[in-house]
Amino acid sequence: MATPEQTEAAPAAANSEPASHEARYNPAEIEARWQERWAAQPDLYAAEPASSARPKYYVLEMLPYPSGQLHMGHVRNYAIGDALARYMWMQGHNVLHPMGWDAFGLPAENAALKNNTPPREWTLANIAAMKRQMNRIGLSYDWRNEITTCLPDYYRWNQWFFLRMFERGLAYRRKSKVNWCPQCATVLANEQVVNGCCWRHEDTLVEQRDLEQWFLRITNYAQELLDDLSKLEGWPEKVRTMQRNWIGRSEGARIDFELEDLESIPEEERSARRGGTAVLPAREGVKGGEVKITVFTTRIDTIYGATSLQLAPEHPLVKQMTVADPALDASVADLLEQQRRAREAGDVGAIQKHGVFTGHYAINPFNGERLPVWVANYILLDYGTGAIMSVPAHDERDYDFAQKYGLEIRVVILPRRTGEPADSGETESLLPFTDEDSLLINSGDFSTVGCHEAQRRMAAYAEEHGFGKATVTYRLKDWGISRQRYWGTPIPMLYCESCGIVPVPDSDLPVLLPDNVEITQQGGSPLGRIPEFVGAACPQCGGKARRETDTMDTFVDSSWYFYRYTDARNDRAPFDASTVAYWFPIDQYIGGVEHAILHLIYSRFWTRVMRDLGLVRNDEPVERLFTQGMVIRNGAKMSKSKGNVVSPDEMIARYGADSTRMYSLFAAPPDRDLDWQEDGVAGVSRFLGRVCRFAIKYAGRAKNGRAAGGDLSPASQALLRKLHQTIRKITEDFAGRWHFNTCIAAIMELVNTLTAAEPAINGGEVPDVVLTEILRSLTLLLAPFAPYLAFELWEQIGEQDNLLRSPWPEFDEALAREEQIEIPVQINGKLRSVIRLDADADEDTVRDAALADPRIAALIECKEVARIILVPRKLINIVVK
RNA sequence: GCCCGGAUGGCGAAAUCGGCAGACGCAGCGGACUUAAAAUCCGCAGCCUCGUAAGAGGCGUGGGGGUUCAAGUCCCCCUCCGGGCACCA
Repeated sequence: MATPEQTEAAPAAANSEPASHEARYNPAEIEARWQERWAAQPDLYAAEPASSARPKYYVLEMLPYPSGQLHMGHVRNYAIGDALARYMWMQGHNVLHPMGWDAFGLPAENAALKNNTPPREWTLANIAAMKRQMNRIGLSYDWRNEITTCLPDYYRWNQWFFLRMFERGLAYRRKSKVNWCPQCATVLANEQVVNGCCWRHEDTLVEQRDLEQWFLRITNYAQELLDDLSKLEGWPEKVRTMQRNWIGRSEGARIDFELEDLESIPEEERSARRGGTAVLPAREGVKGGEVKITVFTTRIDTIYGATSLQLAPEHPLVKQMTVADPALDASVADLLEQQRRAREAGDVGAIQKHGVFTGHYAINPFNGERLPVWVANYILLDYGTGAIMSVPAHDERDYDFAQKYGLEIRVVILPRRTGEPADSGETESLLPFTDEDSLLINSGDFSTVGCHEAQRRMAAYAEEHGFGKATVTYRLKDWGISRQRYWGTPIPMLYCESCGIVPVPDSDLPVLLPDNVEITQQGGSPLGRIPEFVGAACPQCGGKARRETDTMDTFVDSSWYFYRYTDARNDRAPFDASTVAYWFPIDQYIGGVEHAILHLIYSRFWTRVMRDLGLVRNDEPVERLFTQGMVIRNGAKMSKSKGNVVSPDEMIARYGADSTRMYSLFAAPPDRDLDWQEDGVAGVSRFLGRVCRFAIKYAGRAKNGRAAGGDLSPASQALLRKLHQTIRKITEDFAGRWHFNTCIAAIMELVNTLTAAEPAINGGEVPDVVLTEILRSLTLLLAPFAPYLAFELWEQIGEQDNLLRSPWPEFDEALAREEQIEIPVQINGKLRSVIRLDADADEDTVRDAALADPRIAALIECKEVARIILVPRKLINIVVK
């Protein structure tokens, strides 16, 4: 059971006798003392200037939203980053390890509504509380460069960047369909829509609205963002794949289909035109009209198999058609209504395909055939051209649709087999057949050509004849950043009655976010209700102008914050270019995988914009990215609704910060999900207690300084061997796979070895110089994981220097080597005995020893030895018949 | 549907290059210390069978097959769990 008294009662006992070797490990007392001392040294974790002789290392954890409470996911994230930062300092690097606050955003407005606290006040109070928690955990942040994105000295640079983008045409305004979350009462970017719902309100369906919005032209960089993914070798493959899919490049072609000129259709054909299920043959005299439908396809090679065109319901041409045709108008309205209802029912994935024939036909430019034009709900307006050619035989979706409405299905490609196309009857069972390793049939001059070659030749043919072109399309859309909210960066734009859209001049920055805003639940931008804010003079003509009242998406703040960390108090520029050039790119970025596309793709975009503005030299912001696993409990992610939340404060009060953070590293490898078990924290705490008691017990003998050499007793050799094996293991892990769980296990093994050797240590078999090396190294090894205890022991064993700047112990390969090793002996692959030999024994010696082993000898007696497999230093396997 | 992870004792996990499966820790059991408890320390501990015992043998890394002297690890098929994408033409 919980024993809160333990932490209160214990300090007194420890204070009375702090150095007693029987003293109980008392984290509350040790940690309180060191916190006070660290607080008195504001430069303790300060990065050195670019002139530093040490090589630079920039380690960064994703900045938190200041909700007011750290959760275990934060603790884990920061424990990983902090261990690395401390290790890198000890490895002699100049480490930049900053922290800040992603402080704009909707929760502050919600809190304002609920508690009647102004967003600014609420946010700053939360920041103070969380900063206190971070310091309590003992994280090594350089607070001199702290940033708070909701303060003008930060967000003015958002505005400054926005103006630079506007000047270059990278920021633009247009009316468009946008995602609208009714809960947030604001617009969302595509990246913030999850399964048709809001990313913050999983049960709230996103609506489509037409609004004037500011966009950033991220699509200008689509190809570069895609190409450079292959260079990000320090990123998890998973994240790169997610970004690749998000950018969604596809190669294909645009083709124009002319709508048939109704005037030119001969009288006798009119009756055959109902239904729209059949393709009408090419016919002399039928002409294309003025109106064209442009489709995008990746499979131009199947164009002879097209049997209809399909338009998105929101396609502009559909509107033109419905104006003249009330019956069609009703059908399309019905289509949209069905769509809306299906989404409301929540089953977005299971929406059925529906469509309506428009009564029009369009001419296939390759063969003059006339294809019925339909409207279908499975066509997306904002991908490609919002229109497709439907090839039921060779596309799954078109096949479903054609089956449902009885449209023609025409086979125009067949598997490549003996070189000759197979019989078409045999292929029908394969439909829809989409394999591109195939040959064309029934495709005019292109018949018998392979698909890939046909794609090239047909696109070239289309371009030659002026009705099409090879094209690349991306799924990535421009980034809509306007939000109809109060708590964000004001967009620095003005609307002048005579000059139109006018940017705020740099000299007028920042456009301050006013404080006196009443937060209400009514829609529209809150800033629009403050006349003093809205009213302004036009900087160009001096006339009356109106301020933009939308604010920026908060992902703008986090797209470049890590640059500001290098020079956060700069009031003339977002940062100093040469300082950034020194620190960038970030050597190691650590955070949750949930930001794989949103934050991390925006950041890559922003860095390229800054590069093109001449502000930075790096193409990528982040060299290596690490995504840690979630903290779960009882098989589910910690959340209030599941009632399985463990508060860091409670853990720290009960077991101390060292135990809490060390457990978060010990319970699982950092990239895997971690199952929180409180008993495990208690176990780590017990272990730290053993370390503490052991070190303090022998601290007196460790004050004799350092020395080495001389003949070592077997006991000393054994202890040093274990020590150097541990140093090797942990050093290699920091450089490689970061399995801190096994690093901590290795330290536990070392301590187990040490306590088991106490009789030898006390019996004079281990000289003080050896004991000194052991205690020093043990403390250094512990420092990245349990800094409070490490600082305490460092002082107890008489060291004067700053532990964080003391060199990481070097491992000595000769000391780490085992002199004797155990070799398992197998017979037919089954373990039968183990022999002990000198580590450098040659093969014959090993073989002879194995065969001479009494157990082995007995087992192979009367049997024929067929083969002996000997793996040096590993194993010997005797194969008998 | 497609793409990634993952599945190992009662539990969290380890085994880094195909070579002693279960390191380290939790929970458990036995013992020491104590008037007693807490704390601490020592020992046992994958499962099954045989044996009073020391010990011996068998089975065992989600399931089935394969490669190999040897497979948690490699190959093929399947099940379950977690995550991402999902009418992207």
